[in-house]
Amino acid sequence: MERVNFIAIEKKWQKQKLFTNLQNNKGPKFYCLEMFPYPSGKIHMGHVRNYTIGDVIARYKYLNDFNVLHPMGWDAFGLPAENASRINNLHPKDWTKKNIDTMKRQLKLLGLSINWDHEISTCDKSYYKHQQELFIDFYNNGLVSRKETYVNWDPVEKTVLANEQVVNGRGWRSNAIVERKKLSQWFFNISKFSDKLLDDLKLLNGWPEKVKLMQKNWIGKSEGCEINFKIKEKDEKIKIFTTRPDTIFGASFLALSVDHPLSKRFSDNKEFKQFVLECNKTGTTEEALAEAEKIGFKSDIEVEHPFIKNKFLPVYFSNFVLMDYGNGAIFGCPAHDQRDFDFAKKYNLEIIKVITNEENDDLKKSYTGDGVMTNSEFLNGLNTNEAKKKIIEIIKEKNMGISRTNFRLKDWGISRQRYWGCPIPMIYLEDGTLLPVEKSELPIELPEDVDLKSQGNPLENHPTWKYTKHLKTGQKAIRETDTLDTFVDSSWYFLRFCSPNQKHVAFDHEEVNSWMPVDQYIGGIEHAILHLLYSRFFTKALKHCGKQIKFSEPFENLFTQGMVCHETYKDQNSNWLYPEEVEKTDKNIFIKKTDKSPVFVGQSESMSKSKKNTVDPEEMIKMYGADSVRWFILSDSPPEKDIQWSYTGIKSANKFLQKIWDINAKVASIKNNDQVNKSLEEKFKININNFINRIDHSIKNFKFNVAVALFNEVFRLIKDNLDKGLQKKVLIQSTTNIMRMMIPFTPHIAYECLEKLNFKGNISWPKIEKKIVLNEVKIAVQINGKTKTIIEVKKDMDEINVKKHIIDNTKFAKTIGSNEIKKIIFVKNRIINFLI
RNA sequence: GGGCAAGUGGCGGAAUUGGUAUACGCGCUGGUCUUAGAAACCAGUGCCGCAAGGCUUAAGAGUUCGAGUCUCUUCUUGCCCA
Repeated sequence: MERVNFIAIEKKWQKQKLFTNLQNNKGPKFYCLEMFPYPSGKIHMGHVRNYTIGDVIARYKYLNDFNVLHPMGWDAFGLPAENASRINNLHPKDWTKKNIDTMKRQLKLLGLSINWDHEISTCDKSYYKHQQELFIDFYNNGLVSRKETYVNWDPVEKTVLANEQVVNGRGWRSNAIVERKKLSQWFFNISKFSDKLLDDLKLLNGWPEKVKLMQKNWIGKSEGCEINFKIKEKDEKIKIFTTRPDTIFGASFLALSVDHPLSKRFSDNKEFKQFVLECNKTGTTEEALAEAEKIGFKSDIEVEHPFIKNKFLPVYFSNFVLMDYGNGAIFGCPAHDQRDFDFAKKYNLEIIKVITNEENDDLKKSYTGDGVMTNSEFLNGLNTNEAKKKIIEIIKEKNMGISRTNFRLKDWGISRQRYWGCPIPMIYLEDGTLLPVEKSELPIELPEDVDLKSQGNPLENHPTWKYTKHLKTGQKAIRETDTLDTFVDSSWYFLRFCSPNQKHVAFDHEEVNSWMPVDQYIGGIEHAILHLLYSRFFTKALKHCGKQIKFSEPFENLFTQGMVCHETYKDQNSNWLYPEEVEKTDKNIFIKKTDKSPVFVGQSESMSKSKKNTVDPEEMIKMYGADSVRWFILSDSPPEKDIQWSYTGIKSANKFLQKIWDINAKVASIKNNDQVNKSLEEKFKININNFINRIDHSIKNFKFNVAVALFNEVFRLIKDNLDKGLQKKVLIQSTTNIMRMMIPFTPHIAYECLEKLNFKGNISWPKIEKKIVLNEVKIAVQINGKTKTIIEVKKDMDEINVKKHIIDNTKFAKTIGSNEIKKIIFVKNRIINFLI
């Protein structure tokens, strides 16, 4: 038996055009896109899974005569490059370039059908030049603003942290307690599109419901109203926003954000100042706000209750109301909101129940559900929804406020005080005027000589970079030293892929309109909200700026794949160990290879460098070949679920490929048969046809693990029929058909096998014929719905004949005994059910 | 606390959508070949039972001739939002 030389076969086929370009310029277009990687060093198994799934789709479509665009690029800006540069003394640019080279080489080893002519890298000035242009377009069209907001401030690093860089309220690197700090930041006005982003989710029929729901919750549309509360004995009003106007009769206080305009009155108050400092210690995330203790500062202001004469409510400043939600002011109804309840308990405020229900008779916590109104004068007896409608009507009628929609979605903060990102193309003149740079000056390039070792913003600290002149007037000016959030880079890369070498514009309209939208987008569920929402926003924003694009959603179909998991190992000193540092004894106990000490086996978790539970794809390719790795990663679990890396699994994948190689060789060298077994041959042909049908169906539905199981079965069928007297041409044709279907999964060995079978002509997908029912079918015989036996009868036999056939079956007659048959339920070619 | 998923052998998981539950793979057991091991190949493998047979899709009820699949209740796990 010949051992397959996987490496040689893979090398040979990776030189072919089929491994770098699936564009045939004839059939209907198909844009297959996987989320592009961050060049962190080497590829990991998560990449292998993502890109293998994409490759199956791309090749499947290509073999079905589609004109397939399957590009790849690099999400190459970002903080890790700066961190690595500090450790290795390597410039972020060089570090990134090195990683890209490595990962590109590794991706090629996998035999992916990527068209590298379309490669882009977001850190190339040829890419970010256009991004700066788009920024200016957005700016000129009112989609960019500069606002003061709170940021997570690391007092040790003296820098702004992203939410995910705050771990348990501390800076991820410095471990210092993160503070809230007000800074002027750049924003994209994504909230202008809140309604559109919500409504257009309806268009996304090819997206998982789960992802759409997550986006819907994130946008968080809530209907409510504004109510004006008159300040006691003054002609001033405080405007609040609420989604629960129905609970107005349960109001017992007003809570204002410390940034509310009214706070200025207390700017000289020492206690208030102390209180503001206290509030700023709380982080800015919703979670942090929810978990923080609710604290308040009681002002000397009181307001009139709008519907109850001579009732006055105290006004507090508090830490759980934010200026950017509603109007930075709410009314508190402790009986029906948990935060208000906590607050009322702490400050001994009135708790008035206005919705009846059994659960909160004792008022131990708030009740936030629906119910029937009580203690609410003219609202009494109405249910929550009716009460809401009625109170809003009355508020409008009496000019006390207006109905209003509020969104949870906030504008997108895009400023980063970092070096390794796209510079924001804005300048400040000496008189403070803010201007975009002239497009002719683009790109605004990053300086190469930069000090990354000091604290603070590297561009700000650069001795000369920020000093410039206004092109038109020659006035002195200072550059913006913030760079763009890397999510901006990934919000339009799929457009750039359509015309990656365009020098003058970000993208060629014709190319973009012919390839977009992406027909199949594939990536991790972790991007369900931000990246996908930002990309959707960009598409709409570009249209808003007058770009001639004909689609309003970028991704027609979305598939989110699961993670690759592996057990975790720790030694006696609680240090993480790599799988290759661990071995299993004959007694199935895990020990450390070096000193044979015991190893603690932890849960299987998503592969991550920090827990060392990783497997290096390149090592696996070297040992088993790329096809084996691809085959395993597709085989064990459905692609949307997590998969366990398994060493026995990869071995069995390798064994399977060796097996089909042997079967293929036998088919190729088979001698023609004089005595043909016609009936067996007919049955074989029908079976093969049905496998082709089912495999095609599985691939279409992303059930690659099922397709793998079917391939296992169908090759066994071929093997079992090698010496049964079938015609050579039938065996060759069947094997050829099945082998063509292997191409998307294991392209190298599949093409090699086809070559060995002397398969010439256009390699395309086999024709899908309807499933054919064999001449002999197995039907289940049931008594009272329980299956008793299975019989084989001629196809399409009718009820009477099936019954007759069964009566001849002694075993059955015995089972049925002397009971009377009351009724027979018969489904042709499937079941017969006797009711006795 | 709210919302959404999902619970099938020792394990990963199938079930063409209400019609033969446990496909396929791993593991395990036995065998062949080897001085031995590894590899490879062959056979067996849901549970109880010597067998006939009975029981099984988290638990319980319901609809149906027939339920892993549909409905309700409960429990458990995961994800998202708080």
